[in-house]
Amino acid sequence: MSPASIEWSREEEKAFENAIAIHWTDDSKEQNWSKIASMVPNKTVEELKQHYELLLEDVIAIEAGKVPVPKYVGEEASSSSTKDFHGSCGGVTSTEKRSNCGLGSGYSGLGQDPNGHGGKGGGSRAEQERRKGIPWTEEEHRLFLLGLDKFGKGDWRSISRNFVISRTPTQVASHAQKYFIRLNSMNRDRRRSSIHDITSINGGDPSTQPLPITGHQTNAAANPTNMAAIGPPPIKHRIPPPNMAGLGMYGAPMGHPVAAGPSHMASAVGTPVMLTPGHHHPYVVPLAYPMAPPTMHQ
DNA sequence: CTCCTGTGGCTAGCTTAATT
DNA sequence: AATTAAGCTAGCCACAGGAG
Repeated sequence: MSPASIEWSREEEKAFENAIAIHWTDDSKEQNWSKIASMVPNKTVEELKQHYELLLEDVIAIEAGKVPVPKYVGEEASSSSTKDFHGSCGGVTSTEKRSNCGLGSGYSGLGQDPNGHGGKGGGSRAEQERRKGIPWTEEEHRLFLLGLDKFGKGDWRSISRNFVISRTPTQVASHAQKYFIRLNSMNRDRRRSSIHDITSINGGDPSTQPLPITGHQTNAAANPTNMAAIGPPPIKHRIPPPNMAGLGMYGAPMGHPVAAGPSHMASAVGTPVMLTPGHHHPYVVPLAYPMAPPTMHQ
């Protein structure tokens, strides 16, 4: 991203997102920025504004297609070349590694029988891969969040068509299902990292925000299939991320509906809010990122 | 004491059936 | 037809226990 983002810790990002969720209004006034700043330790109003601008740029870049999107087609993703379109697996969280580096490309080469009910004669290699599924990348997840913001919960078809074009509506719906389940269980202890921990398109900048994940790898070195786990530093696993208890990092207690946020900024995530039909306010805004202009990919 | 292996928990992604 | 809910399979990881 940009140099400024490096100075932001994960905690600060979350605090910022929470503050935005609470204090942001359509016409962001100076007093609102002051309130937001009061909730983000070690950050000035100017820094917050600057950070906001950076986020805005990110979203615009994504919307404009500057962020590469995988070219594999839906579930037929043809094995090896499908993942790692970010180009590098270094310096990312283990979750991302699993998504983009480890499993993504690894699936095609395992040569196992993933069917479970098919046996060896069950199907072709391609079919096995199809059944196996392609892990969602962070980029896809962020696009999903963008689409969720724009179309709201339920319109998986539009999200699939306009945002996560590499996934079918069914896949998007399935992903969303797991996503919300995860959000609703955020207050539990013993959480392992997941791609679903990313609740905003900026929240997972791998270069600046290593997730407090399990990175420990007792078996990784010995297990060829665990190559992806070798990378990250051995952070003790099952350490609950900060701000997780009860309230969580999402600005509101899980399961508590939150009114749809301002049109441009986040209110909360993980607390689905039912919108009136035809209302395209972000029902659940994936945390603090600005609403992108209505540009479509296709 | 160190290393290796087995086991259980957790998560991701998918399919299918049920529902709207 | 689209969405949701339930269930299944597979992979990753940490931990416990045994072998050296």
